[in-house]
Order: sequence, then C-alpha cells, then structure tokens
Amino acid sequence: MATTIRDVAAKAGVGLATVSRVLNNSPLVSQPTRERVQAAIAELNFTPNPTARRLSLGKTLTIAVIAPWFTRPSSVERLRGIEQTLLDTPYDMIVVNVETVERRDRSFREIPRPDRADGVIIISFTPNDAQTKSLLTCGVPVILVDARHPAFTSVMEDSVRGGYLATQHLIQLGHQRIGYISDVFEDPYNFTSRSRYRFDGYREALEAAGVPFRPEYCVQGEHGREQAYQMATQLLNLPERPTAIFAASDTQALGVLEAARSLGLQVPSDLSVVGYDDIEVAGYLNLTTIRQLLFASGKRGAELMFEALDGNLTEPVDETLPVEMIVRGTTARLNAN
Amino acid sequence: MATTIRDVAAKAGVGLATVSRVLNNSPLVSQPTRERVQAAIAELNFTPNPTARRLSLGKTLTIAVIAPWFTRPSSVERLRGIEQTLLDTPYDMIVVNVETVERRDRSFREIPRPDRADGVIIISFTPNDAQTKSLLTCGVPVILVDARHPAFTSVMEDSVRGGYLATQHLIQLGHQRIGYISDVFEDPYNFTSRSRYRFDGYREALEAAGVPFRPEYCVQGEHGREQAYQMATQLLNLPERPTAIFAASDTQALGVLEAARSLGLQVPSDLSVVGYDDIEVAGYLNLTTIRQLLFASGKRGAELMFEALDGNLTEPVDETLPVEMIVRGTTARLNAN
DNA sequence: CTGTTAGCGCCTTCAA
DNA sequence: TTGAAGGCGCTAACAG
Repeated sequence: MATTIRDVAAKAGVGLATVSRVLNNSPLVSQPTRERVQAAIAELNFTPNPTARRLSLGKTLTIAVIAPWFTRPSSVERLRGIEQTLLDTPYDMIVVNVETVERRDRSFREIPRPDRADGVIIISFTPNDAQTKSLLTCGVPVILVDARHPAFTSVMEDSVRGGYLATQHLIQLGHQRIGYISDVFEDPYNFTSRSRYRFDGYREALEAAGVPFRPEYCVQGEHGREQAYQMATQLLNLPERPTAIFAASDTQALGVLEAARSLGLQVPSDLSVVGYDDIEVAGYLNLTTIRQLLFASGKRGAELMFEALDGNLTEPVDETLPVEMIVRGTTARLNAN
Repeated sequence: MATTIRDVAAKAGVGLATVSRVLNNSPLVSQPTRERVQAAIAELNFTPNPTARRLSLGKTLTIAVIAPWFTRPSSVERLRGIEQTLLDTPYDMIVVNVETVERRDRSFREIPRPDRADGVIIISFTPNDAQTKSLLTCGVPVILVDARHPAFTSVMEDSVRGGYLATQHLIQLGHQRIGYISDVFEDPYNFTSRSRYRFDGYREALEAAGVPFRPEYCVQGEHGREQAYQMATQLLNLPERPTAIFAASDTQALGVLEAARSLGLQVPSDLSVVGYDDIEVAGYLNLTTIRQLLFASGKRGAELMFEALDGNLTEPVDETLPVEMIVRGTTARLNAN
C-alpha cells in the first residue's frame, strides 16, 4: 500500500541511501542520479513517512503550544502567528488547550518531553517555581509568550507603556480625575500580572503630568463585566467622581459603560472611558482602547523557538512588543465646568 | 538520555515484550510480573516514545482537523468539542488552518494521507467533485462538520429549521412584511450554502402561516457588515418597507441595525431584527438570534471519527444537530398602525 | 505466561 | 559518488 523509499530506490535503480540523500538535499549525489531519483519520486507520488523520519532523526518535528486558547480570543491570534511561521517548515504544531488548573498542571507534566515535542511555547502563563524547575530540566526549549519569567526567553507586550498611553491620552484631553479599574494584581492561575504593569504606567503618566495620584480612584476586583460594573458604580458615586476611567481590559470597560448608562452619565461627554485589548466588541461599541500585537507575538515566539532549536539562544532573551493606542468614541475633551 | 522500554525490562528483570504487554494492558501477563514491571516504570518515570509506537503500529495516532478557525470564531468552539473528545485517548489533534483557496487545496492534498493522520475532520468546507474523489481514495476516513456531502459522514446544524424558527418568531409577533438578507447562495469557496437552507426555512415558515412570499424582500450580497448595511438600507427604503428583517448571520444583522439607526428607525419598535449564529457581540448588542450547538458538533464529529476508525461506519451517516432560538431585545410585537 | 526475533520507514555511518 | 548495514523505540508474531 504505502510506497516507501525502497520502492523509489528500486524504480530508480539505486540504493535506498541515495534516495534518502536526494530527499534531504545532500550534495553527495551526482546530477544524473539525482534526476533519476526525482523522476521516480514524482512518478510514484512518493512522500517520506514523517513518523519514520522522526524516529530516525530522534526529533519529533513538532512544536507544542500550551495556551488557554478557547477561553481567550487573543490566544487564537497569537496561535495564528505561530502557525504561519511554522507553515513552511517541516514542523507541525500541536495545540494543547488549558482551561483549568488541573489541565494546566497535566500539560506541564506531559507535554514538555523530548519525545513529544522539540520545543514548547507557553502562552499567557507564568510558571511558578516548581514548574520552572521541571521545565528547565525537561530537555526541550521553552518559550513564553504574553508572560515574563527570568528563567525563560519570552515575548510580551509593553504593558507599562500601554497603561501610560491610555492615561496620557486622558490627561491630554484635560482629565485630572482618572479612575483605574482592574482585576486583582496576583491571581491563583499564576498569570503574569499585566494589570499591575498597566497600573505602573498609569501612575507614571500621572506623575509625568503632575497629576496627583488618588488611591480612592483605583479599585480592583475579580475580572468580569459584572464586577467592573460594580466597581465603576462605586467610583462614579464618589463625592468627587472621576471624569474618566481607564479599565485594564475591554471586558471591564464594557461594565464601566453600563454603569455610566445606569447612572445617566453620557459617554464621552460626562465620562471618558478607555479599555485595553481591542477585542472584537470594542470596535462595535466604539471603545477607545489599547491594542497589542497579538499575531506578531506568536510569530516572534516561533522565530525565537527556531533560534533556540538551532542552538543560538544560550541565554534567555526578553522581547517587548509595542502597543498601540486606538482612539475611538468613548473619550473626549473634559467639559469645562 | 531517553529511557526506553529496554531499560525498564532490564530493571524489572524481564524481556522487552513483557514490558510492552504491560504497557498495552495485555492480559497475558501474570500479576506478579506486571507489578514488578509497573514498579520499574514508575521508578524510571518512563513513558513510551509515541513516535516509535506510531511507526510500529503503522498508525499516526493523530486526527487532523482542517478548518478556517482563525477567521471564524465558530470554528474554535467546534475544535474545542473535538479536542475534549480526544483528550483521554492516545490521539493527538493537529489543526490545519485554512484561510485561502490555495491553502485549502494544499491541505486537501497534503494532509489526508495515512502517514500524516489516521482520520481527517473537515470543518465548514464542502468538497467539490475533484476533491471528493481524492478524499475518498486517500486511505483515511474523512468526516465533515458544518457541511454536507452525500459521499461523507457529516454533522451539521438544522439550517432549515433555524430559518424556520427565526421567521416563525417574527410572524408570531405579528409581522407579515419580513425581509431576508443573506450572502449569495453559492460561493467560490464551495462552502455548503447555509444561507440557502435558512432561506428554505424562511419560506416554509411564511407558507405555513399563509404569509405571501415577496421576492423584493429578499436580497443577497457579499458577506459582511458593510454590505448588509447597504442591502438593509435598500429594503428599508422600499415604498412598503419590511417591519422585520431576518439576517442569515449576526454579522449581517449588525449591518441591519446600523442601517436602521441611520434611517432613524428604532429597533425593535419600528423594526425587528433577527440574526443567526449568536456570536459574542450578539449578547452585548442584545440581538435576537439563532444559536447552533457548536461544541456538540465538534464532539459528535470526533465521536463519529472513532466509530469510523473502529470500522463501524461502512456507510456515510448524516447527523443533524438542533438549533435554538435566542430571543433578546431586537424583536418585538408589531406596532398596530 | 514469557523471551526472542523480525520488522515499521527512514537516516547515517562505514566501506567500497 | 554510491550501496550495504545498523539502529531509532516499540509492537507483534512465534517459539518455548
């Protein structure tokens, strides 16, 4: 059934090794023989069996990606960047989904093994100490995308800059009373705390503009639209309410918009709102937000993986990707009062 | 470096075959030996090399999924259903993305080969004649999800029913002048024409209720929000404009909503709108729509694949999944005039 | 029940 | 330049 290298050899009247050489572009084949072999390959419509190649090479020709890709739309775009980079290489991509702590632990245990993948790209997780230890000794290179850890090469957006840009934008519009709503800085999933970095950028921007930082304008809570609604309501009921709110995610910004509506505040005339992520809904709702280079992060992660595979990555490298301010309709100049 | 079955055998003081038997739960091993082997396996933290297994078994232990998953959010949910079904099997899932005709053709050519995958699940594509021929002779079972073709086992939503439900809902609210906006029924990508089936349901519902069909209320155009905006504007400028519009996709429904707003029509008091798909934005925009069982379709597709792999699927089977009407805020009883 | 042996299809020395 | 032979790690007869 399956045609093998042996069939090709027979047809071309050469030894198997020669066929193998042709397949692998070895220079040790004379032009005439090469052509004869190539003709035989074409005629038999032969493709080398990947499994056999892998076993023989002692490589899996596979990159595993561990990602919360079903729950986070942003993961999909990153995966796309990886996929496109792998497309014209002999490497396959295996996507391991992670939605629960159990599955994450299981993946960390089962996937990063030399007989499963030649390299592992982890998206949006920061390994803890135990995981770090095991990942470092697993025998395959590990690269982090959308996370940061001193022990690993990583690619991550410039969250501080994102927080800075969002806040600066509001300040430039004349706002001084700027709220910040985010999820809690540390969470049980060990995610890198982006909202913390964004908060740093927020404070930097305030400071740079000489706007006093007011702790009562900063609230944290569980992530989600509902929770953000509550937090925003709280802020907007302050005696001296903020005139602008920067939410650390678009999802939370949606909650802010709803809170404003409930309180009869017009956006952006009464309240300016900035989100973060530029998820699909943001466009529909005309939300001003910060966009990061999702596709590029995956692409870059994959490129770094190939560097690692080639042995050109002896030290961990941290790459930072720029973010972009997307000004839409939920922010406006502060009304003179 | 890599510990093999041979190391285990040595440690347990048995032959390799015995280790293999234990690994594969063969009953031909005495309890004491089995335990000894298991102890050795545990001690060495041994895992059989998947590549070697595959080569030896002559199987890839891999299911390939060909899907437009980066461009269609719905694909992701279907993939999730497949992934979950494969999770506790020895099978890996390889996801092949397809965004262009070139890549689709390339995938159809390269992926469905016995040495690449044991089975192929194709999402949202209907093979044409040439493709059908090659898929049928490729040597691996092929299953269609979200598409239909007489030559293949398939899982698909009940589009006709979806169209029926949407239209019936509007009729029950008192509407008689109901528009239908969709993409063109046949497209160059060879997608199964869902909008055509939905149209059939639309007509059935009209007929069942004795509402006359008016061709001028049905327009087709390229898929997209913009295009739907144009089409809706056209319908709403008719001398006797529709009081309700059923769009064959949520994306198009968004265009309809915008058109209504531009014309100063209130939704739902002046115009009722029903979409299709229940994409994420639909919830935010409070859009009445039809939801299909995306996750279930993937799960079912994978289950059918296992049946095929077990040889229990001699004839193609067509499974139909129910759809669900999601009534939200964009539909209302027709104003008496 | 258990060990030995022969492949699975390919790559890679080692000789020729 | 080319061919023959061994081996990658595992499974599956085939003896014992």
